[in-house]
Amino acid sequence: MAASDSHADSLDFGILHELIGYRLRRAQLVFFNSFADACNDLGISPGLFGVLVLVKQNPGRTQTAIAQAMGNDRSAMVSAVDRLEKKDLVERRPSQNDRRSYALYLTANGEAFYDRLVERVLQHEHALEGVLRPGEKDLLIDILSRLCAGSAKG
Amino acid sequence: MAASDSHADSLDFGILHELIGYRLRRAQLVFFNSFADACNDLGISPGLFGVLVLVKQNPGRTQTAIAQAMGNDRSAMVSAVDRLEKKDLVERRPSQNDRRSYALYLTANGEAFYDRLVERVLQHEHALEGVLRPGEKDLLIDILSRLCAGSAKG
DNA sequence: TATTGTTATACTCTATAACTATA
DNA sequence: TATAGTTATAGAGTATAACAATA
Repeated sequence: MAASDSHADSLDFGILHELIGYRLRRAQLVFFNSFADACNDLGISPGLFGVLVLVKQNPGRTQTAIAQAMGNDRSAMVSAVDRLEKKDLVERRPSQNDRRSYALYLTANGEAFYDRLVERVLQHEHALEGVLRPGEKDLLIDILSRLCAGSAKG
Repeated sequence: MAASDSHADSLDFGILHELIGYRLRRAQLVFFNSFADACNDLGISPGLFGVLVLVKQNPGRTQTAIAQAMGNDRSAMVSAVDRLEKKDLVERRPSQNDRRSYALYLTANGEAFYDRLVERVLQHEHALEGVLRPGEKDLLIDILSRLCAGSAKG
């Protein structure tokens, strides 16, 4: 390759590198791809993992409640729960009070799977924490949570 | 609403709230939606903004070079540049050395538009920085850039 | 042989609107 | 009337594979 190749050297990112939005996007993409590498064989995406955790921690809630907690539309929950049901991880039980809705629970298989999955996710998380200095993780999470809370979304 | 409504109280997020990956995803979503609110009338998404900045800072580069800098496949650049060309912001000029490729430049209109756009984006950025304490922005960007650099992607 | 731009294609994620059965 | 789950649909965003022109 000659030095005159227009794609050989790195580009000037200008303002991009000083924008939180851009840095967030890149970092989130890194985490997303890394999560996929870590959990693809289990068939679990970050979104499905979120559903599993919320159902595990809040058994008996409706699809709509889970969707709201995740910040998604309830229509997006249908295929998510479908997939988790097909994998025998989550179960739709008829709600007792309200015959319109389902109560979501982990299956017995889902409970066991959950432990293995969390272990895998924590491994993945720790691997990426390697570049952080002591105390920076808590600070990072604190900052990110403030950025989320600061949005006038409701 | 009765206190027994299963969707009335907030859910337990368990491990999610301590996972950098989850916090990144939520924060990035907040920024994305906020960016859209700020720039929708200009017809510019975060992705298109990235292309504009890179072309502005690196005039004459090829689509492939821009795509690589953004971490995207070059096929994704086609419709992006198409849209920017339709808006008279970016121009494909035949490359002098290599007749396979185009050299990308901002149009005269694109240059003027760019200044207005950057002003808007900085406004949006400053609004979201409101929840940060002095020095936290630089630290946040430093941490995020380390998280990106730490990924074995190449 | 390898690369650029392109097209076709597909897959994920997500949102909206409308339907049904309930409430 | 309003709500829960569902369906159909559509729009981004992104990726792969293959092609023509060119290197």
